[in-house]
Amino acid sequence: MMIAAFARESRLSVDAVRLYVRQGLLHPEVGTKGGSRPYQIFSALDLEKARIIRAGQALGLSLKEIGAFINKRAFDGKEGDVVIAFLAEQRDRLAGRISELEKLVSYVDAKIAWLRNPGVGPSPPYPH
Amino acid sequence: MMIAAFARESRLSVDAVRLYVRQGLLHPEVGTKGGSRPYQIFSALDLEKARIIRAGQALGLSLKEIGAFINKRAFDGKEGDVVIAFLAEQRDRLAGRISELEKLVSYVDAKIAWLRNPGVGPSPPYPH
DNA sequence: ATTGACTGTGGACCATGGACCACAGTTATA
DNA sequence: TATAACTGTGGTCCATGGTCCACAGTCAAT
Repeated sequence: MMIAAFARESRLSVDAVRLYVRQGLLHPEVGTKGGSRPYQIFSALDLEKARIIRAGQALGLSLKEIGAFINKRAFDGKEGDVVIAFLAEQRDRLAGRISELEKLVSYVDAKIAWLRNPGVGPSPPYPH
Repeated sequence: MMIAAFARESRLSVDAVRLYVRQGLLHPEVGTKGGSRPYQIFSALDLEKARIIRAGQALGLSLKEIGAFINKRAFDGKEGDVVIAFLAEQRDRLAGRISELEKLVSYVDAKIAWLRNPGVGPSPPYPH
């Protein structure tokens, strides 16, 4: 599919897609159409990568980091060990973030409880 | 405490602290020292806010959003209902993020398992 | 053949979240 | 009193992650 369709399906802007291509996060094929400036052809695999990109962003990774992740290419199953180690590391980072967020949720919950039950005890401290 | 001590204790840079003050995330008192450009005096409450700021950033909130959060001021316990609603909303956003991240962890785990057990079945799809 | 939609390239521009710098006033210490 | 260290202000600069625009080539439908 060409860039407009790809952007629509991945819910990215055409400009963003082009940026990702320039940054090496996506590697569309060079199609036959377009003459001197051949059109880029995106695949279903690129759609999956787009999902990864958005997930990574929600996670606070930079495009560079996401590119590193994507280009380790757990997608084709080659060079297993390196990829596995890399993924395991990312997994642990995610798990760490989750526990941070859970602390924050507990904090907000405590704050809410404290507000609902006026003036009982001190304002709950944010977990150090 | 003055800005350098505050920066040290909150593990922020002096520049970052000044930025947060300009953006309205921190509201140090105007001290008596400093003459025509009075020095800012930071409190223990500001230290707590600094922790909130860093948590919010790790979470991907913008300074503006963090400022809105901080300035709803669940900290002093005034205007309960509005604050509670606001906090509850933030709490839900956090919970949503957590579940996103959990999906991502599952995905990575599945990917790892798939890589370890070579070629068994298709590469796990990223959860739509 | 013309028109309109799509494409790539290149560049300008933007907001965010800072770092860094010069300058001048202030303070503390010696 | 001189000096170093700290302070605020105002400004520039930077990377990141885009948007937007003009331009020209290409394609598809009429």
